[in-house]
Amino acid sequence: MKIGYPCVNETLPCSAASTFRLASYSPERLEATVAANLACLRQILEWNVAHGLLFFRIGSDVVPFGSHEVNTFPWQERFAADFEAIGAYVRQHGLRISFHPDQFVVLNSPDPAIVRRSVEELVYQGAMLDLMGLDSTAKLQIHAGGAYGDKPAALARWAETFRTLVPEAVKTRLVVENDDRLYSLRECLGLHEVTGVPILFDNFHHECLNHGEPMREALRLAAATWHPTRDGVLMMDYSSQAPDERKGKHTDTLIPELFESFLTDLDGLDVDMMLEIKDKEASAVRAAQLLRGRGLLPPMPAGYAPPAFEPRPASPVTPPKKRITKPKA
DNA sequence: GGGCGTCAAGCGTAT
DNA sequence: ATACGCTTGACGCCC
Repeated sequence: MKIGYPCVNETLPCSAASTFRLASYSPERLEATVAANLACLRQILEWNVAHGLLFFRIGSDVVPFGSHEVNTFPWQERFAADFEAIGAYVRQHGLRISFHPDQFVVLNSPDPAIVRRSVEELVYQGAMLDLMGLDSTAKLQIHAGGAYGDKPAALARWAETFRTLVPEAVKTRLVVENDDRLYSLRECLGLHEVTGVPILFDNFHHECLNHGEPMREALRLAAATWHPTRDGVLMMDYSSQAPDERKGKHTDTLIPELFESFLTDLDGLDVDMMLEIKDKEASAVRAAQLLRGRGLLPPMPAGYAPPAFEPRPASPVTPPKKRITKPKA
C-alpha cells in the first residue's frame, strides 16, 4: 500500500504549480516557470520519500498552458532530461504517480470542440508521464463528465470518444473516478465493461452517491477493474465529510476514527490511497503513521521522527470567506 | 507590501 | 437569471 496527497506540499517553501496569466505569456516566462516547477516537484518527491509517502498526484500546471495553442514552446525537448531525471527517481524509489486533469476535461460533451480540447489536455498530461519513462501504472484520472439530460446516451458518447478519439498512449493511462453527484460507481463499472477503462474508487463520493453497495463490496468491485500488471493496484481517493459543512465538502484534516473505520472495510485489500484532505501532507503523514502502527506499511528507518505540524484551530474564528458579488455596470 | 478581484477551459445545482 | 463549487491557489493590479 502507498499513501499520498495531491499536488501541493505546504511544508516546503516552493510550488510545483506556479503559473501566470494568459495575458502574461511569453516563451521566457514559460521556460522559467517550468524549470522552477520541475525543481520543486523533485523536492516534493524527495520530501515524500523521506516521510514514507510513496504516492503523489502532480498538478496540472507543471507546464502552464500545456495544451493551449498559445504555448508553442518546445517544452518536451527543452525539459526532456529534467523529466527523465524525475522519472528515474520515481522508479528508483517505487513511487506511484498520477494526474487529475480538472473539470474542463469532458470526454462526453456533445460539443466536439470541448472534446477536442479535452483530448489535447490528456495528451499533454500523458506526455509528461511518457517523458518520465513511467509505465502504464501511472494514471490520468478523470470523471465521466456531464449528463446532458440523458445519462445512457452520455455514457455511450464517452465510450465512443474513448474508442475513436483518444490516442493509444492516453488510453493505457486513463482511469475514471466515480463522482459524488452524477456518475456512481455502478455507472462507472458499466463504462469499464464497455471500454475496459479501470475505475478509480473514491470512498467519499461513494458515500454521497451509491446504490446501496456496502463500502467493503464497492472497494472490491472497483479493484477488479484494475489489471494487476498493466494497471497496478487499485488507486483510490480517500476523504470524509467536513463536520457541519455542506454535504460533499472534504474535511480539513484527517479524522482518525473514520479512517480506522474505513480500514475495517478495506479489510486487507491492497490499494494506493490519495488523501484528498485540505491539510495535505500533514494528514498523509498521520495516516501513514497509523498504518505503520497496524503493520500495513513497512516501518521507517531507525531514528525517523515525523514532522511536527501546527495543530489547526478546531473551528475558525473568522466567518467563511464569502465571494463578493460583482456590482453591475 | 498588503488587500482583493480575477484567472483558458464545463457542468449541474442552489438561490 | 445568476452564482457557486469543484483538487483552489496564486497572479497581478491597486492602493
